[in-house]
Amino acid sequence: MGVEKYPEALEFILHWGEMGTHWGANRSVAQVHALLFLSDKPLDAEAICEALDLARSNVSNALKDLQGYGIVRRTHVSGDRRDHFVAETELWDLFMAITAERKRREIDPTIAKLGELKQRMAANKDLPAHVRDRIGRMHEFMSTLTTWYEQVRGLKKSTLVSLMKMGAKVARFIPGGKD
Amino acid sequence: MGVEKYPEALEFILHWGEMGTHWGANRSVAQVHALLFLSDKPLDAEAICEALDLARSNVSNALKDLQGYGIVRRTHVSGDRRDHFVAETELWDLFMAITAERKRREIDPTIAKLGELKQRMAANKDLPAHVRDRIGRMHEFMSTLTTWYEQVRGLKKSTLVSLMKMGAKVARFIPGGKD
DNA sequence: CTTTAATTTCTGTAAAAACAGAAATAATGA
DNA sequence: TCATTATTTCTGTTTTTACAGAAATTAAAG
Repeated sequence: MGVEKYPEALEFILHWGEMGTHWGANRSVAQVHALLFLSDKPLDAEAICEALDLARSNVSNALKDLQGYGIVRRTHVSGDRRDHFVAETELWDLFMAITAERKRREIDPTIAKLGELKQRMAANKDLPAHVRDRIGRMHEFMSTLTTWYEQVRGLKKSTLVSLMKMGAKVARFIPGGKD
Repeated sequence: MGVEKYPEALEFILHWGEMGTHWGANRSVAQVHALLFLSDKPLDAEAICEALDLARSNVSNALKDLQGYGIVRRTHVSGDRRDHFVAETELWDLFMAITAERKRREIDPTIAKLGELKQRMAANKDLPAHVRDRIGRMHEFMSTLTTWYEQVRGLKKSTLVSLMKMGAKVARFIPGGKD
């Protein structure tokens, strides 16, 4: 029996599906993820179709998407020639994978474009200074943020967890940062 | 003359509009924001319509949206009875306003739902343990993250900037976190 | 190599979102 | 208060995205 038969599990799946549309995925992708996340065993595509009442092709695309995010992976079940799928259940890894992929899709292209515009603006003499300034500062700001992100992301999980637990207390280490 | 006449400014606006669709806004909203961001003077709705070739109603809704995010505000230009609008240009404040609003729209409802499910699952005895576990842990995880966010968000800007500049060096303050 | 099953890609349809224009409301000034 | 102008809300259309079903491809087993 699939987890989707339990009311709370189903409600989780449906909620996840709705929120998914606000998270840059579509309903089907998010529902498939939720189902796999709650399942304690690998599921094949056909089982997912039946559990969620989705077309086979739709599930196929959703699985491809989720694998693109790195939060679902194919696995093999012995004695079964079909592909099976499992979701990342370690929440920290899930979070890291999602942020990394969203940065790649949603931030990196903009930084690249702003860098390009900066180049071209340097040559264009009749461009108002404030336009050059604002685009330039936006580029710097986003670059700084992502540099910080890349650095922090490289820390080991236990360090990050400790930092999180400290919360605002990290400010103690900054001169004049005691608030 | 409006900034949208400069090729680099226009390209910025168009790019911002496209990316906006990946950032939870629609093209019009993001374009209006980009235009105001680059403008050095308040613009009225009609001027925005002409600059971006959008319908008046569309601009009206975009402005409402942007004010909802807290990144655009109405302002008054003396001798003109029309509303005028300006965008937040301080990038740090812009970033903070956007993250706060996205959290409110995209995270808080899910935490609330997970909390509710947790309650109900406690009573439901035939629910598989791993389902209860995973939903429960997801709730904890998201709560922990947002608590951390709320705390750090409360620090003053200068402290946050210092922390950002430190990057991975914050790990120095964590026992055994020197990587 | 051939047959069969599994998976993906393609194409048309359905659903959702964005948008324009019109109508209604609200605000300002005479 | 009335007339005028600005703004928002509503309604229908267009565009985009999601999705189902069919066709094509790929992979496995005999």
